[in-house]
Amino acid sequence: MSATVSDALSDSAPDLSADGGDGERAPTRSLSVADRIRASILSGDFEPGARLHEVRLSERLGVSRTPVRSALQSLASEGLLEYAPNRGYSVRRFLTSEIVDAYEIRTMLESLAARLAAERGLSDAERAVIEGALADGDAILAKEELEESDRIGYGAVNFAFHDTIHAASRCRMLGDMIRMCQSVPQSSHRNVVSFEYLEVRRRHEDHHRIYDAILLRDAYRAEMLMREHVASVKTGLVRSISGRAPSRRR
Amino acid sequence: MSATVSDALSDSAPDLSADGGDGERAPTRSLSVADRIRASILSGDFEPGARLHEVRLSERLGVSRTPVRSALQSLASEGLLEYAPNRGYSVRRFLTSEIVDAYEIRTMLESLAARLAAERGLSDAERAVIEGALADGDAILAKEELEESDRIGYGAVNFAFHDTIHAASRCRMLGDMIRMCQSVPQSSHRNVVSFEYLEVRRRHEDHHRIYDAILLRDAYRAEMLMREHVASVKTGLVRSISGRAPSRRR
DNA sequence: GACGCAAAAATTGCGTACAATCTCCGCACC
DNA sequence: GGTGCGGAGATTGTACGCAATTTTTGCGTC
Repeated sequence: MSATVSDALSDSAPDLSADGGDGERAPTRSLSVADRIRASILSGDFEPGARLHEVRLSERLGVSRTPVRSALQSLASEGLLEYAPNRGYSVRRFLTSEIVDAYEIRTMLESLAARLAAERGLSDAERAVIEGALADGDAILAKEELEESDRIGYGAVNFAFHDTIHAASRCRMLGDMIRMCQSVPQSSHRNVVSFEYLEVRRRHEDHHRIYDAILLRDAYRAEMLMREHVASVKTGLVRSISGRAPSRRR
Repeated sequence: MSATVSDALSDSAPDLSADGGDGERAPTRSLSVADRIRASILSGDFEPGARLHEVRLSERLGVSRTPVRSALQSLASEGLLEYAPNRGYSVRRFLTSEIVDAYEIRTMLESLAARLAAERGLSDAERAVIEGALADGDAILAKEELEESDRIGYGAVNFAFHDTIHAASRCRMLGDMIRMCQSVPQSSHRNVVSFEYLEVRRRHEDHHRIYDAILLRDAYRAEMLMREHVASVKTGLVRSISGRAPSRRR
């Protein structure tokens, strides 16, 4: 299931020119290549710090160096790669401190998004999406235990909730920046964020309250609730990191 | 004085290959071209919405399309240009609402930077830079009137102060994002920010207090002072915009 | 055996030609 | 007269070859 991504970069000469199965196809090779390399990096196909050679990538992806270079530049500006002139691109290493810092930034940005959403109000469609997400979350949490499918389901609910608030902030730059924070590999273990029942339940209650505050146009409360909401996720992350690896150095 | 930038894009076939005067030279043409196009955009050589043709730019800059394409892609990821597949790049139009929103975001990010700087402490060098900036500001404000040279001087002081705090936050992503907020053309009138004596004096007093809070490691106070500091600049901007042009629409 | 230096190999930067796509204009047709 | 269609021109996307730079390799010397 998750192998499709890796296969793209395997040695089995993938044919990119043919519309490979997926109905959606990127308008240009550069964008398509960027998507595929991004997916490979996020799924951990490359070691952090590994250099990405243009020719090798272009051979594996079955395109020339030009779109590969373009894609690498895009990924570098997204923060996934490092670039050094005349030395090329390498997979960025994320210190755990950088991962935590990204949550710190995201806390500020998401709380601003919530405040702006409260100030500017929600469209009918946005209200519908959020209410749907809240209802779905309620349903998942109705039984008092979470299975694997529930965690995937709640992940989608969580995404819909936050993403809609970003949209409701009516501020493109804000959404872009939050996306950058999220593209930071959330620690080497993917999504360490706890999925314990009580934690998820508490976070879902936060969602309800945040939505209430936004509906009531209570900008200050929406901001503070969202700030605490994201900050608590950060705290959980820090706890789980320092729990497994006592890397308490600076 | 400010013509050097525009000249780079004039018709007088500039020679880029020769090391033209400036001691500093970018390591690659792509980076150098990006700098020159960025400067041209920020100095208003292109209308907002104007399309940037690759061949024309490459002819004017005396390089091939390859580094131009690379530079355009960089500038698009910085948020200065819009990109549409198969349609190229155009100068991004900034609504006044987007300019105000950029200040809103910057308020959150700078206040976070101040908090982190307070939590993590300043290096000796950083303390020296900030104390120098504060002393220089005191000197400029000693006489109770501001001339043109003073405004330029205070601009440098202001930059040094904020930039050092960004560095002291020990968080690269934060600095990058703040830079993005600042690269938004600050309304079509460049730097509308008031330079009235009393306003500058007040802002300089803010700097003193923020530095005190950081020295005392009072993270909460540093954050709140910085938040109010940047927010007040935003307010001044909004006032000056709505003062000249009553564009109170949505 | 360690270090410095030069030549060779590998890799990225850039220029250019060609292909794919979009835009615009003219013309037939409704 | 308005609309849809088709082709020429313009513009961007891609491939490929060569130049410039970096990295590696090998040798000679200390």
